[in-house]
Amino acid sequence: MSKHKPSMRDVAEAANVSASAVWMVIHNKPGVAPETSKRVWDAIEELDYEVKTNQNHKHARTVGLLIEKGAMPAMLDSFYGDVIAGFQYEAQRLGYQVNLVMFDRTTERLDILKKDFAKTVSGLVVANDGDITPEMVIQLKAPNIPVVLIENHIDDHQFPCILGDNFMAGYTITRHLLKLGHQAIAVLPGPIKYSSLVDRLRGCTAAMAEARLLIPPEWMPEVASKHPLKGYMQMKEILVLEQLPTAVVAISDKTALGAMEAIKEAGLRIPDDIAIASIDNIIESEYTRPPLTTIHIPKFEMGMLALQKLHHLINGDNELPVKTIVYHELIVRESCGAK
Amino acid sequence: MSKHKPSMRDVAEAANVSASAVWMVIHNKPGVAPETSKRVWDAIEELDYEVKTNQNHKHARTVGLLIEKGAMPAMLDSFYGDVIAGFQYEAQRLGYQVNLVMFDRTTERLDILKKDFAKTVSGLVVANDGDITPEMVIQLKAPNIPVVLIENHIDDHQFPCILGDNFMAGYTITRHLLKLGHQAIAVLPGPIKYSSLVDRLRGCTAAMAEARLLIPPEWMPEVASKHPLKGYMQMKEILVLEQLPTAVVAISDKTALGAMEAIKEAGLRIPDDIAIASIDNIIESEYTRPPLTTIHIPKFEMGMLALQKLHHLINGDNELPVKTIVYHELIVRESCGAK
DNA sequence: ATCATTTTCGTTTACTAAACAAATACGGGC
DNA sequence: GCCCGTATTTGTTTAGTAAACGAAAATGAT
Repeated sequence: MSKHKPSMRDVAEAANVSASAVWMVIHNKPGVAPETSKRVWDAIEELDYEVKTNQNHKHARTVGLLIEKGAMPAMLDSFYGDVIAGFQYEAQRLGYQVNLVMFDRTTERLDILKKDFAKTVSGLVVANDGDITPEMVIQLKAPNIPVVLIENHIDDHQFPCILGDNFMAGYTITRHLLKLGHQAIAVLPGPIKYSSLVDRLRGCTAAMAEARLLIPPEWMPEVASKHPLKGYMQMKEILVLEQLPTAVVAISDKTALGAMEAIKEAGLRIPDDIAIASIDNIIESEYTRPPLTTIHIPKFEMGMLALQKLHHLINGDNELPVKTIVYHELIVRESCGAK
Repeated sequence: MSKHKPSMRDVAEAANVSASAVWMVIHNKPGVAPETSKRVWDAIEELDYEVKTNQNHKHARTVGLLIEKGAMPAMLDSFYGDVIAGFQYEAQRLGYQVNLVMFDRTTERLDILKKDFAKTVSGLVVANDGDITPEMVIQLKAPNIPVVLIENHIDDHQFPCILGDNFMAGYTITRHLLKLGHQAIAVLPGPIKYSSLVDRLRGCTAAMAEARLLIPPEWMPEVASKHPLKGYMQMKEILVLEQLPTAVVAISDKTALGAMEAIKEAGLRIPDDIAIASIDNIIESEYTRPPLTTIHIPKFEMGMLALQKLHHLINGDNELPVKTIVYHELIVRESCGAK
């Protein structure tokens, strides 16, 4: 009969509801009974109505997640894997598409990327993979697309961000070792480009200084820039010294894993000769020999919070930018000999 | 005609709308035209209908603000005055009554207070006045009334809280002095019962330790427990020493005010003989001689955030408890000689 | 006086009619 | 064919309602 394309009102008639109801179903707003919703979807199918929640929605319901390309396995990485999973989970729940963007500093132009974002996403999360520098983040900021940072903060620019309680984590884990009687404590720091790892280190430093101890520079070896197993190399550097520490704080579980390898290789026992503890509580940490004492950071929850915050900003609930910090928990296992 | 008290439905009929519409008007929900709203209110007046948005609303729209009694002048206090003002402002905007409760540890019973709260308020904010201990806060927590802390955190119990970036503030202000070339830096700490002041101190400690310096104990005098002008007494203790510092970090502006008094009394010049800097940026700090270099903490905004968070929790948007940390700003004035 | 039943009242859910605004179609003049 | 103002059709929002629900109060049966 009618040759023109079916409209919302046609669907409404077919499903025996109002046009507004059809609209509500399509945008899954609350206040529609599941039974009705099904009837509407059936009618849409029947009439072959083309749902265009799109023209301002393909990008009004898409958020970008920016990660550095070098860290490609980040998605499978034990830390960011969880964060991204939480982000995805919450995105699904709130009806967002996640547009994962890998940025390769050497080939891609930032300004082009920025223009791209303006057209395709209505919000952006930058996961701190280290090689995305503060300047880049600042340049990326456009008036209409809100930006949320994960595990990164740029104190002069007041970005809203989601963080672990990094300083307190460093402080707490170091205090744990001090309380167990250790005095000779080495620290394996991370690259200074990761603000979260710097914060953790400051926590360690503060705990030590409170006990009137300074960490000797030779017990704080910098990371070998490009080596994959960072902790391993750092620990090796310490193990050749005359004076050995009785305990080690690794800045992350991944670092700890490498360090434990090195310690065992040197024929020393954990925790009897050298105790070790770190921060993150990635899945692997429970199954190392011995199991690793660490601090659990709620990574999944951080991802969820990041999307929630972005969601608020997109909705224009203009709240002032704050650092949102999740609580952590000390997980005592056997790598320090306690318990 | 009808002798029984008028009900919502009677009002609805009189105003020629539905019962639901009357309900919406009374609870001023969106979706009612102003014209209709007026008609309903008129009908309510006419029929003498007794609006009982009360029985769950007199306290569903009241929030408690708990402060220790000893700190009575806290309301006029330069720090909490601003926080409370922000809290009040936001309360008004969102339609809450603020029930200010002064708690006197020596006379009042906590369990009675708690029962009282259960009946009168639907949310509680505890402002950290120091004498309200963590145990007390934990005891106060009841299943149905959410609690938000201001400038306080109890890490084992994951309370939602609003905080200044205390650690970073301590770190930043100390770094500022170090960058100006000072090495001999004294620190005037606060009572350890204030977790925020402890965090600030840790920041100072970390900054010093990073520069491979430990603060000598004699340059870190504890607070004279009961003396009103804390900074004054602490600074006096330092000024009798043989070796004097070239700079002082005061843990709060109030402490700095006292310390400046003591320094001037000793006939020394600020900043030429001793530089001084601190944290808070209370109004007075701009008008001291010389004006005080400090870190601005957005106190008013903290109050606003506290009420907003409480509002969310009362509305049952169950979000997981996080630390919400506001950004601060270094305010360089003349008390350090810079600029 | 006690307990079960009905009624009433405030509240919520599920939905609509009508108004609105942005995009699109239409029609006439050049 | 191309431009420009007017209609019309779109999706969307506002301002409501009918009907159901749950807790409390009123009523009735025992």
